[in-house]
Amino acid sequence: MARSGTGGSKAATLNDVARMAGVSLATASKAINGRDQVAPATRQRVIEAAEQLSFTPNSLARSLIAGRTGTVGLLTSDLEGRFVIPILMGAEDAFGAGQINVFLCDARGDTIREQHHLKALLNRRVDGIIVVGRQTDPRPSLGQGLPVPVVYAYAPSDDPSDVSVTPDNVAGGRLAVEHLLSTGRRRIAHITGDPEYAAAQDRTIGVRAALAEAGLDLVGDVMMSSWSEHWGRAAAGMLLDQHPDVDGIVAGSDQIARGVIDTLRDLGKRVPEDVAVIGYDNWEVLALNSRPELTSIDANLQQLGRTAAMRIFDAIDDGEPDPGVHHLPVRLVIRGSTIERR
Amino acid sequence: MARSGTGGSKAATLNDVARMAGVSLATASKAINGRDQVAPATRQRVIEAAEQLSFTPNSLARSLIAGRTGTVGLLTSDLEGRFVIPILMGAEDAFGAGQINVFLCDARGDTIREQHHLKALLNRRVDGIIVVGRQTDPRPSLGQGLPVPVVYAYAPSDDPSDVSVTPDNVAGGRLAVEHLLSTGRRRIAHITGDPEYAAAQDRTIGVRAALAEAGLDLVGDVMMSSWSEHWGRAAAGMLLDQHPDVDGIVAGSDQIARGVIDTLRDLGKRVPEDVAVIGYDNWEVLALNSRPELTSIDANLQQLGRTAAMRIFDAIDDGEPDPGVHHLPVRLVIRGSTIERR
DNA sequence: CTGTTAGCGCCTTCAA
DNA sequence: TTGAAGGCGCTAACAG
Repeated sequence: MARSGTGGSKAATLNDVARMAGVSLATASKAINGRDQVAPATRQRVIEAAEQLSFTPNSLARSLIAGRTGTVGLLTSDLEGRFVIPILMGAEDAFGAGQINVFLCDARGDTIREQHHLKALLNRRVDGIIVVGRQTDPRPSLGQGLPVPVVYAYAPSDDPSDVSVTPDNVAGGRLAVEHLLSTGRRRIAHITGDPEYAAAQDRTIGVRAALAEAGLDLVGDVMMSSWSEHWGRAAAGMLLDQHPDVDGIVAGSDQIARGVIDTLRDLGKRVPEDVAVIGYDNWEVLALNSRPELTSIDANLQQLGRTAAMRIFDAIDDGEPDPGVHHLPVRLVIRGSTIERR
Repeated sequence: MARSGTGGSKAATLNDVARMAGVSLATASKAINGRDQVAPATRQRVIEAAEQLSFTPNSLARSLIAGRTGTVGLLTSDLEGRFVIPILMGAEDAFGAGQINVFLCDARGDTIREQHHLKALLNRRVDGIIVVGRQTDPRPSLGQGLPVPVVYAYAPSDDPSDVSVTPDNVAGGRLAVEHLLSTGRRRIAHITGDPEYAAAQDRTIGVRAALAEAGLDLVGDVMMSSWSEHWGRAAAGMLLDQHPDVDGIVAGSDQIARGVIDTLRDLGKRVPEDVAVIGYDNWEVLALNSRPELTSIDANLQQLGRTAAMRIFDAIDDGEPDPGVHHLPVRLVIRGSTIERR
């Protein structure tokens, strides 16, 4: 009786199928793989035998011959970070469509473990590797000598001869300000997260640039501290204290935006009538449950994952790397925190 | 010049190493794998040659011989769901420690795609499969005939002869009530999510049981609707309207709890002095940014992932399935929403 | 159309 | 202590 787990007899091999169908190994192979040098009747017999034995071709053997495994490694530094998940999804999706399977490796921010995983991936002869970082700050390159193409996603490599894809945070900052301007705001402030993050710096650059182009200045200084709701609340309090006439706030993250909105309500300011607030990340759990719902910048991370996958595809086939850091477009998602409901 | 991507000459094979070291293939193999029938000097020479050529043993060839690949499949129905991620992390971690690599497959809730991925995993000769669902409701079994052990995590299989691990939601409900009771609350209400979810039902059972044991009744009916902050706000409004004397609320999720707390503040109720609120999931982004921070039930999902991995390990080695649904313990995390800060 | 032969890269007897 | 030979499961030339 075939118990589930370690079920009795081993998996059927092509040899078994051939014998059962009364043909040679080679013929069975051709029949199964749809080669056209085989009589219809024979093919039919082989296929039936295969079904009978519930034959499954052994990918290992195939890969050994082909020199390609149809697998790629997804090397992440931190699965916990919520930015890597959509990227993973996008990549897995793109590869899945191309009959490629994905090895998931989480280095947990540890270089040793990363090296260890890298080695394992190479032993397994993956056809390519995507390295997904948790921040947009550049990270150390895995090096140039690797036998397979590598693409860095989200966190670009610090070596310009590597291929990297990362969201365009400067454009995101611009987009946020341009949107606020388009709703008639003129006294705009910027509250954002940890200044150690490139994301904070880049978005700020975009914010400043867009304001400058409109001939405006930021209201107060950029307020930078942490990516939390707590900071959003505190900063908004200080801001309104010093500049009660502010009419638009660009928050560096949706969490900060939530905090900002909380404080504004506490202070009796209406959003968006008195002050418009725009977040960043379009993290739906936060954005959709906010009162009012949060306008935000979406970094298209799933798309970014797909793009990384495509670049690996190309590198595997053509071998045309196109090195450098590629900044991918971001997207404005408009909700009630910047535009009044009618 | 060895360009990064599809770098020049192919990877070195054991044959190359043997030739360079001036020994036979067999001897090289023994030397590299630490077999003891080889002279120290010879071994040294082989190892040096291997390093020179940066030789990497081809896992495919090894697996072909060994009949085990040292890989497992992680078949998830929905990567987006935030519950699968910690489970993934736990499993990946446990396997990583055992030199096993993980194939990640996201079926996106589609049965066809799931079958497709399953087939691919079997072709690749994974040694085992973990199926991770996004809800705790039972899901269809993959079937009994599979040639490798399967463990279902979070969403148990509907076939009791399969092995499943899932959090103990009934115990979670109990735990929440017992905690509120221990802080002196007696008029306890329960606001939870979608009644279609087993999670909502099971937690409610636990809540009722714990109250009954204390000789108490729930204040009002269980309020079930959706897992959102919006619902938490609305429900709390209705509840306080009908039962202004309530002094403890068990929320079915942290999101609901956040909504509840929001409304309580709007109504001028102090948390936890007037009303204690406990959430569920211990989703830190929400729990830690709440005012006050949220007491919650943590389902130990990472541990659950590890457990699933362990069971696969065991099944691969021993072949002792121990079928049935195993309910894993949950954990209370106490914060400011149920206990006053001193 | 079908079968025979030679590997893919590696490990493991078994002789020498 | 070393090497030659067989085979893991499959495919891709070749002959028949």
